[in-house]
Amino acid sequence: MEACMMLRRESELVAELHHLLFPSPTTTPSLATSKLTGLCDTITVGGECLQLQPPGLTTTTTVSGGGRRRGRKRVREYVKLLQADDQEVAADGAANAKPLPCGKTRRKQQTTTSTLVTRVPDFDGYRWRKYGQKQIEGAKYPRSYYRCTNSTEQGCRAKKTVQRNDHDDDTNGGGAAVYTVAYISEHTCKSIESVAPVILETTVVRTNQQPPAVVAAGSSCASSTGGNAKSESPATSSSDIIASTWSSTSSGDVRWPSDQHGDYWRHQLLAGDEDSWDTKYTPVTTSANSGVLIGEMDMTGPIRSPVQITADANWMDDLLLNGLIDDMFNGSIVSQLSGL
DNA sequence: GTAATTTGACCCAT
DNA sequence: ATGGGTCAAATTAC
Repeated sequence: MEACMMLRRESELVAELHHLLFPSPTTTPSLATSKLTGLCDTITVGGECLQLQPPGLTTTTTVSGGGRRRGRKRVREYVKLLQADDQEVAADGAANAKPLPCGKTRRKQQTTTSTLVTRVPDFDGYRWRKYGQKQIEGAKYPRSYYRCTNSTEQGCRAKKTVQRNDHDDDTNGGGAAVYTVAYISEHTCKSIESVAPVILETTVVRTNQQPPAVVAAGSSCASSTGGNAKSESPATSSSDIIASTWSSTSSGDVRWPSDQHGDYWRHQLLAGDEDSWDTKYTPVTTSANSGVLIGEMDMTGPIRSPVQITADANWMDDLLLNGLIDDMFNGSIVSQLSGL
């Protein structure tokens, strides 16, 4: 009975993670708030900071109201690329305005920024092209900038930044790096391939060693000044981790980051009741990594998503409908794949 | 040959 | 002046 409840809890979390990473265009702030309860510390919508308790996973979704300020050159490029947004972008350029406090005065051209902390920074199912890397002041490791590979062909606006956290788990003996991934804007592209992935492992760790990270309203609101990467700082300071590893249902179509194998972690349910559930990372091996556990992902290579999925990414719903999630959590799929 | 990555320079906001 | 984000030529990988 308890195990059943825990499995259901994890299914809910996976679904919520999916909603977080691939929000539907029709998602309303109120819906997002309700869907993410228990996942996020805070949600900033239109400049208002909502505190959610208790914090489960360190995932902060920010819907900024002001849009990102751009220079005249960038504005012109966007007029070309994003004809649908020409009026809003032109307004941006014409305004050339000073920053708006908490995005309270500008509401057009909303950008959605989702930040999560993960051990597997490339599990989101999209292909990304790296276009820059920057050493951030105070950060131990450089931040990498990626845009969707469909940005040129289809004008997809999705971007993400990946930065290895300073406080990685070296002290825990695991040696697994932890990355902060900030997703900026939503995908407007349509992925060519649509292979539904099978989730090998989905692990959620909630550490109890420190009180729930309370993100100051001021710092969260600051992200609304433009939805820039600075908004990820609250999540970076947390110890909560989301880690997921994806694979594909069709053998041979699995795309791992070049020269990398990713991390595999077998989830173990440790707690009894639904409110105090917890999981534990345990390294596992699969056919994908030939029995060699790579403790740390090489971030110098290209970031590619393990699988190609459609932009609307309804595969999770399919998985839920087909009961594959339960199989996944029972380890049957992992066992099957491991035996291949 | 094509695609992706690297990396110094540049732009812009603060 | 400084820091973050992006560009684009050069380089590398497939």
